Amino acid sequence: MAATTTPCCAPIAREPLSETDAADLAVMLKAVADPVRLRLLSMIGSHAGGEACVCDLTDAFDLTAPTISHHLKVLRTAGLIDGERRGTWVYYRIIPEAVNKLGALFAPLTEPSPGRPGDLELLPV
Amino acid sequence: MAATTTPCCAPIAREPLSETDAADLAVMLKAVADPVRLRLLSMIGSHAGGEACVCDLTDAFDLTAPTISHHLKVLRTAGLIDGERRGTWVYYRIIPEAVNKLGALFAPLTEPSPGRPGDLELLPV
DNA sequence: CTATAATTTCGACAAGGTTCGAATTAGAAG
DNA sequence: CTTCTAATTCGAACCTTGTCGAAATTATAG
Repeated sequence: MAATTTPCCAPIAREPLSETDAADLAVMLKAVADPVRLRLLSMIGSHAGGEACVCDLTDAFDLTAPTISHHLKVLRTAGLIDGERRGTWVYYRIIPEAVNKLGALFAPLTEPSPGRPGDLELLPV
Repeated sequence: MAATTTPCCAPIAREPLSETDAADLAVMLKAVADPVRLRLLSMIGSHAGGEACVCDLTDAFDLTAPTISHHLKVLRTAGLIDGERRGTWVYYRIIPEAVNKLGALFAPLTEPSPGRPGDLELLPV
């Protein structure tokens, strides 16, 4: 699968993405480009122990269990989470490398100086 | 509008996203969750002068001009790029704050390196 | 003022995604 | 073995989206 540590791409504003890299990243981004999956990912990652049971996740939404299961599958297929069955329940946890990959893609090139509040540079040309 | 400087959300694995924040972020993520728009964004951001003409962008794809225009509109509506008409051509440039917002969302929180603790801190604001 | 070129808007269609209800698998408990 | 609960898979509606061709808009050139 080669999804663990892929130094895939430079920050998006540094050099043009190749067609294959763009297609690859789009798959992962499509997975997170949904309110439900975004919240699922957030709930899993911020849960105690770094993992969350499906039962907890399902209760937090006004959606049926099959729908939540579908969203979890999308996240898992995209390589963002991993699921493990322990007894009756299934626990999911985030795959940090995948999230880091997205973070690197949108890493700021012109970073606002730390310690200094609100100093967004833009414009002068 | 209020899309320029929104210090919206904590990293995705730190605390559960609210329903509104998730919906808001999903709009922006949907905009970049497409191979064409990903490449467009990358080409615009990495272009000399930080801006690119639509004519240059259109030639790089096997798509019609209306389709490229549609994708640019999606990116612009999501607050990721801004367009300006100078004479015959229209030039687009990235809105850095929007990209930074996504970068902050996927900022690494728990790195899988057990040896060195606490060496990656996230940015203030 | 007319012609030409660049870009966007409009209308339409095919493809894909979200959601549900019903059926299915897997493990635990009686 | 049977039954109950947790989670997934399946099949079908409904909505959204990517794409194109044609027409409209905007600005330069003659």
